[in-house]
Amino acid sequence: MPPMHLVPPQRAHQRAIDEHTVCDAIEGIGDPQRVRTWAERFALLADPGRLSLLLALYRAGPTAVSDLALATGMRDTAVSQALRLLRTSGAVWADRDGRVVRYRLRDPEIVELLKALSATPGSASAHA
Amino acid sequence: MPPMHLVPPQRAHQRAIDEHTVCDAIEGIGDPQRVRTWAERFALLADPGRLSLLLALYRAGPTAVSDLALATGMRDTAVSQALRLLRTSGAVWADRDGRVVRYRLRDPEIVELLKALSATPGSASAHA
DNA sequence: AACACACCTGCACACCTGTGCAGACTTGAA
DNA sequence: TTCAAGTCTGCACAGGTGTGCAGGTGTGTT
Repeated sequence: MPPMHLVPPQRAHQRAIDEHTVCDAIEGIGDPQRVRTWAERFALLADPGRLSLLLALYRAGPTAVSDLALATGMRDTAVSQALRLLRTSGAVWADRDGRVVRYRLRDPEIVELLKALSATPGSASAHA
Repeated sequence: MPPMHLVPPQRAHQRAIDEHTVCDAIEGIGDPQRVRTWAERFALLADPGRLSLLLALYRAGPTAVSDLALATGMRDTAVSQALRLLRTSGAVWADRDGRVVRYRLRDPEIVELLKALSATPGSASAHA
């Protein structure tokens, strides 16, 4: 049986314009911790550089830092910096192979987002 | 016939570690303008406050500012500020009804994202 | 050994962003 | 008109973020 989602006591003294709507809204928000987790995920995709890197990894699989810099046009230090953030956030994995480090996607939820995004008009999704 | 996605001339002098991977990566990135558009969309969802508001609107439909403040626990000025950003970004619509302003979702792409997010474990999606 | 390559880190800078406060505006009621 | 409710705006502050530069680490080559 689902919870009632009443207004928390500490702000129950405020009057609602539409009590039913407020209840639905609270249900829609759900667990605040989950909201924070997703907000952090979205924040990772909110930078054009990082989003380009993730799209590149989604399409090309494990890729070296220099190749990512070459594909995106970013400087290698910027790529490295972005990948460090993505790595500590759990979005990507790093595999060392000699003096080359190849990165690949890790978070399945992010993969799903990239998949949906790649199915969007404007993406170059067809193979030659 | 899809484009070749060769490395742009201005950085063609750099040698690639894996030429084929670089080519795939460039294909995966696609149109840079589209990447920027999506990054901006994700940026809107990257704040817990804004994400809560959008989830609330997705679930409850058109909702007044005060009710959103009540449901999220945010101050009304913070809600207003967030909604102003969402409005100028094209994510939500504002309908005036007397002295009440009801907001509702506008961008279909964002609606799709919220739909996918709501189908995720941890969300309170069942009706009583 | 010395060297070149691929990658990483620390630091400083400019920039952006979310927040609260105080106040103003619009609307409806008395 | 006077008042209150609902919402909006401007301002200033603290904190976070992306970027470039200079230099460092580790690895393979000669």
